[in-house]
Amino acid sequence: MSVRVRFAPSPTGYLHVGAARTALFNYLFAHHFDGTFILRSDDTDAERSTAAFQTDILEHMRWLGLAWDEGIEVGGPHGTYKQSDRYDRYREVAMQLLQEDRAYYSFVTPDQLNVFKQRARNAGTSPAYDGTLEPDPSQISRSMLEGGQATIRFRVPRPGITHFIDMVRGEMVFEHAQVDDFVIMRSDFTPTYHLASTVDDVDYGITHVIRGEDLLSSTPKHILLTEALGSDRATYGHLSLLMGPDGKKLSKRHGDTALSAYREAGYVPEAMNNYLALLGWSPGDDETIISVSEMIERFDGTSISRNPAVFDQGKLAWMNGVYIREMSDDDFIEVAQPRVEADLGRALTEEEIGSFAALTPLIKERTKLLSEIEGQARFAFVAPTTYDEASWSKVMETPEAAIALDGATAALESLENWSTEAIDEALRGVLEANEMSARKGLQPIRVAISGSTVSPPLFESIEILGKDETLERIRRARDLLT
RNA sequence: GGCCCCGUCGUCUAGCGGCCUAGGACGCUGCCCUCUCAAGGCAGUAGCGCCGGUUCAAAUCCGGUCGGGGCUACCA
Repeated sequence: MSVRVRFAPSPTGYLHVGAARTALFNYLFAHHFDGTFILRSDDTDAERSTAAFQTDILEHMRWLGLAWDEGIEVGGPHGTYKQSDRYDRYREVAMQLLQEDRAYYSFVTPDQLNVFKQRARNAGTSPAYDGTLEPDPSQISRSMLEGGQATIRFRVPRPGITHFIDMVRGEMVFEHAQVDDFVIMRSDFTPTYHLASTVDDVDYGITHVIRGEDLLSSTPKHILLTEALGSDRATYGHLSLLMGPDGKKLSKRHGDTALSAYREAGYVPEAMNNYLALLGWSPGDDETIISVSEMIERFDGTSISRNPAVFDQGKLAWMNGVYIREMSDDDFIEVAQPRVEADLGRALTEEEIGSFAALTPLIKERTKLLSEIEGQARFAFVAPTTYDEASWSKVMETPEAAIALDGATAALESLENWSTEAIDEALRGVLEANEMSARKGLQPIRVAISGSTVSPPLFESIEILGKDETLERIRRARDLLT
């Protein structure tokens, strides 16, 4: 039987890093076994589901490159892959379960349930609802059923035990005394997650359910339902949760969790996938940088870590830098140029495009986040109007500043061959003549042309800027010296 | 409270009874390289939560304990 896995986010929020990791693992697992990766929308929560979140999820799945073989928008043999389009099916299943007495109309009120649970808590026993608060079936009147207050609950067999082998955790045993008679249909006759998700997994022929650990305790419910439907259970695998630096479940208050935020901050999808893959999975050797295709080759569902992982932005950033440095210059320019143009508020001219190409290798290796590019490149297209304050006071308010600037002007003015090598030689000549260290003598020039003590390499930068512009910038800075 | 999961450097992890004086990566520190910043090279830093048990031998197996997390909705 071929592998069929699904990623089934509910559109009640944007795609976040934890969900993205779950999606990735499903994707890798499917591809490793030449199976099918399905994207489904578990949108049974009408209150909180929005089209905007749905769009965000699809957009960022695509951004990551996690293409799905079946599912939302791409279609397949099972309709739209949106649960909100399948309410008839869930109702049909619910009615069938009712008929078979595997489910029952429940009249317990939230208040009653609270009392029930609190009492169990006080008594130190299981708080799972076992149906004991329901009226005798003979006393259920038509008006009660039509009052719109009844939910439908699954009748969990008691006593009983559900036992399964979790892909990542091994043998799991749940006593039914710990499992609620859970609601499968709300009082408004809409299905709950447990029902819809399980029915879909059955109907879609899902073989492996790989999801977050938060659903681990719900698994007995899903297995019980599946078997009540007369179907074979899937294999389940529960991934540990992602944590914030404080060890708590990762959430907004830890900073960015939305994929969109990472995308906007200048992370590349390759780095995101690589980092996410290593959060809870190990390729087996000491490999750290690993491509998606290598992951597919090695990801067989084993070697998944059971312990929760802290999401470390620092390491992600490092990895992002690795991927950016590995980009070809052309690829880099493709993503970088639009950023630079947006920063400038105009398109680059032919000549400037040439300058930027020359600058590319210099800034590429200095970029961790794509969003840093424009700041690094700006000096090449617009002269500094202000100078970084700390930089200025550090190198311009020194006795060497004027000497260095004047020396540079003289040396560069007479320079015929405007090349990095020639500029290097000319400027070093100035240093020598004035017995200045490169550190002292070159920094004022750097600040004059870039506005800061931190910039791409000086000689290359000067070559790219051109003679006139360079001399002009040095002169302007020189005029500001007291 | 009940049930469940988890526990190796600060972080992600390798480790599946002897190969471990515990390996790699990020971070951090120092040095080298060097026109700044990066990148790179080298070196260093730091860990098996604790207590018992099994065994000739335990990070690895067992029990307990402590700590962290999840679930406990007509959310998913």
